Amino acid sequence: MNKEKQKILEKRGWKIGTAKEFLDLADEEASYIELKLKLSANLKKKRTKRNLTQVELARIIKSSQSRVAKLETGDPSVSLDLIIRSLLALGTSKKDIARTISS
Amino acid sequence: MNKEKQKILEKRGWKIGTAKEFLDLADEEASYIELKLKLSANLKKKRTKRNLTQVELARIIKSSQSRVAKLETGDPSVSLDLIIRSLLALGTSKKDIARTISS
DNA sequence: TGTACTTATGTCATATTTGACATATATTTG
DNA sequence: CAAATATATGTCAAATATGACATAAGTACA
Repeated sequence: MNKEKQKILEKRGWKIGTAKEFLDLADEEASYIELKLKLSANLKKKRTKRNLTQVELARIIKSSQSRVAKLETGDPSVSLDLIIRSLLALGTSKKDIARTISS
Repeated sequence: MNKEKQKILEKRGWKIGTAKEFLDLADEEASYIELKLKLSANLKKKRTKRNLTQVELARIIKSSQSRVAKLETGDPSVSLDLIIRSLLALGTSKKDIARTISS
C-alpha cells in the first residue's frame, strides 16, 4: 500500500495505524478496507438499480437513512456484518457477493 | 430454512427470532449465519494446515486464545469483520475468501 | 496412569457498532 | 429560481463485540 492511498483512507476516517504497525499490518488492513469498500459500492449499485431510496432500504433492513448513507459512503463505523446483511436483504446471492469480493 | 436447522443454530446460541420475523427474515439470516460458519471453518482449516496453535494465531491477530476458539467454533459473539481480518492475517487471498463464500 | 499441551466455555470491563435524531448538503422537479 | 426530495454528516445512548482472564474439557504421549 502506498502513502497516497493511506492518506486518502485516513482522510475518510480509517485508521491505518502507526508507522511501525503500518509496515507489519498495512497490507492486510488495506485488503480488509478495500473489501468493505467494494461491497459498500456494490450495495449502492444494487439499491439504485432497484430505484430504492436510502429511506426505503433502511426500512427493509430495519435501520435508518443515516446509517444507510454511512454504509454506502464506506464510513469506518460500519461493520462488514451490516454490509453483508444488507446485501443479502436485497436478495444478493452468495455467488454475487463472492464475485464482488474477488473483483 | 427448516425447523431442524433453526433448532441446531439456536442451540449454538444464534437467535433466529420470533415466528413472525422468522417468516420474513429467516432466509437472509440463515444465509448470513452460514456464510460466517463457512468462513470460520475455513479459518480453522487454514490454521491447522499451518500447524499453528490457537495461541499462536491469537498472537498474530493480536487477540486471545479464547477468542480464536470462539472464532473457530462459530460463536455468535464473533463478527464477520474479525473472521475476515483473521483470514487475511493468515495470508488468505480475496479469491480464496470468495471461493469459500460461494461454496 | 498422569503430565504437558491444546482447545472450549463462561464471564466481564472496555471498546466498537448500532439506530435514531437533527441538520447540512446535494439533486431533482415544477 | 424555489420547493420538494434525496443523500451526507455529526452526535449520542443503547446494543453488541472485544481481549483478557479463569477454568473446564479434550488430546497426545511418556
